[in-house]
Amino acid sequence: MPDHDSTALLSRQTKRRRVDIGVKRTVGTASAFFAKARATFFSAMNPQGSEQDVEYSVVQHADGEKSNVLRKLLKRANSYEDAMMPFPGATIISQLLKNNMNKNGGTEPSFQASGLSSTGSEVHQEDVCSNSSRDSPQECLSPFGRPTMSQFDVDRLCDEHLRAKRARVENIIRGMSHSPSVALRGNENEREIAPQSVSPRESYRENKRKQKLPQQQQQSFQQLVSARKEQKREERRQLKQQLEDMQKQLRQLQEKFYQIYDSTDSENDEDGNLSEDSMRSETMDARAGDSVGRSDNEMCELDPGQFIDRARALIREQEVAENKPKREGPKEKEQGPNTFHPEGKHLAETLKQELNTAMSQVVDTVVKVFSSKPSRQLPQVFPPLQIPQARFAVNGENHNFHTANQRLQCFGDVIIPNPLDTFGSVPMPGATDQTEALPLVVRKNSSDQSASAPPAGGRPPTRHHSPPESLDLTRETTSLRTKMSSHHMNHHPCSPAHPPSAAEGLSLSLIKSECGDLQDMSEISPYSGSLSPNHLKKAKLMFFYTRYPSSNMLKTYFSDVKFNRCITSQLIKWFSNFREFYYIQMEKYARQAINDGVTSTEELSITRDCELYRALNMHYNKANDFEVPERFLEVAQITLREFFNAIIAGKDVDPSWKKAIYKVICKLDSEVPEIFKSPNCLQELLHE
DNA sequence: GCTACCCCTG
DNA sequence: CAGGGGTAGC
Repeated sequence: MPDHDSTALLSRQTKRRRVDIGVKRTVGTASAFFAKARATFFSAMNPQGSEQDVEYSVVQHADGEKSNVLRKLLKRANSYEDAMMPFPGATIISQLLKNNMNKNGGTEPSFQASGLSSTGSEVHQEDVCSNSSRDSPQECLSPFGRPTMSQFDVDRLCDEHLRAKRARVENIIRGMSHSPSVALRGNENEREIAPQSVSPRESYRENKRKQKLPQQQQQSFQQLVSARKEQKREERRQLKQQLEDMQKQLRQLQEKFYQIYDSTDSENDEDGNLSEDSMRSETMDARAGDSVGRSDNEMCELDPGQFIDRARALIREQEVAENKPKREGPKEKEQGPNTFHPEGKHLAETLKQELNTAMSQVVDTVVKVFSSKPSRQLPQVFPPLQIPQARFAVNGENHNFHTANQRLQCFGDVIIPNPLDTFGSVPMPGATDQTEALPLVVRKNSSDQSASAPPAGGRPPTRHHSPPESLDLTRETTSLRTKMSSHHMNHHPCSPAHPPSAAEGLSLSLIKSECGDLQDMSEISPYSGSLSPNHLKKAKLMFFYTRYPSSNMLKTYFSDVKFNRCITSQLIKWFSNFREFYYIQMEKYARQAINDGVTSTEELSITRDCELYRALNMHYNKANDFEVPERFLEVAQITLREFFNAIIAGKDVDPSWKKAIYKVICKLDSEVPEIFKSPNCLQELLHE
């Protein structure tokens, strides 16, 4: 029995292990029946494997089904041994014993057969079976079959042989008519509580059988019936006692509940009644479900110890269930504002206060966290506010914009001084501009911001008080833009490996440019690794000698520049742009000559007076402070004639018709004077 | 795949 | 003049 009690509390896996242990432990004490059943079980589970293997597999891998089967067998064996133990759930035990005995067959092999075949009452038997169960005759046996097998009954039956057996059968039948019919009415929980309702037909049959019984059998039958009734009464009494105890507990809890909340209104009474009613019904359900209403299979699953544990667990569940609604009741009532009790109101107020306090704390915490990182968070939260100033400074076009673009002036005036006010009262002049420039500022690192911050962080409007010379900078603006673009090309996209130095370089160039130090770029040069406007000018002058400079040549002639991929690309791009303009002009004048009626290339010549030359000179030598080499005039004339001939020949229909011209022109590059190799070549050249 | 170049747009 | 897309050669 202790084994069974503990087994009910163990987990499934533990059960498996215990099952295995139980197998070995109970082998010695089990009856031959169990040994046989065990062998049968194992052979059924694994017909090919040895017994040891099967046991191992059961322990290690047996699923719930296997363990259940094994457990059933064990329980049956043990319950068979413990069958005579007085026990409140005797009906369950009886049923288990009935099943064991019936399925065991060999225990009392002649029980059924003799009882049915020798009495000549097959008709009655079959009739009963047909009414109680459609299953095998064994199923017709009453759950009370086992208690009838007390020593007294057995002795009597042994003496009276056939008639006694008949009496037992009749007793079983009788018992079935009084006890809940497991086979047919397993789920009718009310049956145990409500008075037994016997159908007229059954009652008639019963009476009919009673009349047929001999007096002796009537006597023994009456004894058995009375014993059965006594047992049933005891069972019912105990269940009733349980119910009363639980109701008592419920009342106590209800009293406590009302004491706490001083409930006086009827609504709460209704709640209490409801919960009590529900509890009562649940109690009944639990009781009926455990003792009566369980299905046959479930009953077979439960051994006596498990049954007790199950009942206790259900009682505990009931207790929990009846406690729950009471504790949750007031909380639910708080949701209805008009149904507050004084204490409920107080509780509600307290809860509200607590919620407010908690919310306040949360808000404070969030604000605290937010304000504790102003340097990091605020710039990211309000990035657009620094866009205008940064954009102007970085692009170097702030002067022009400040004089020409009133909208951007508004940005400088309004937004920059107090960024936080922007979100308050100051209207936004152009939100689109802000969002457009936003990525530029966000991408900048702290050093960039510090570089651009001085004009912005302080008082941007002071730039409208800048010296006049800084406002009108047509030439300087171009130079500055070139310088900026040089920095941009050099540092921003092309030097990701050195962001700090890039930022420093950019900052330095910005400061220099804003100081108006633009006249003497040669003093600023070399720009340690960057291209200056003078570099651009120098490149333009070099174009007069070479249209297709190699990268090595560029490195040679721009020795003051720290070359990298970006510098090289930028220089190449410069010359590409030079050529582009050059060829455009050539094509343009070639077509113009054709339109003017020129028929021969002989008529095409380039002099320093011609329009084409002026255009080219204006583009590459705007200041006209450099004497264009004569060779460039020759090459330009050759190029113009190439275009003229190609267009005359109609080669311009080919999309790549210019490639042939490029091929020719690229061979006409001449040597660039050595003086261009000097970093100060511009000074030397322009001073001449 | 990288590079240079052309072509186009802004 | 810068920048981007497309393309061809290496």
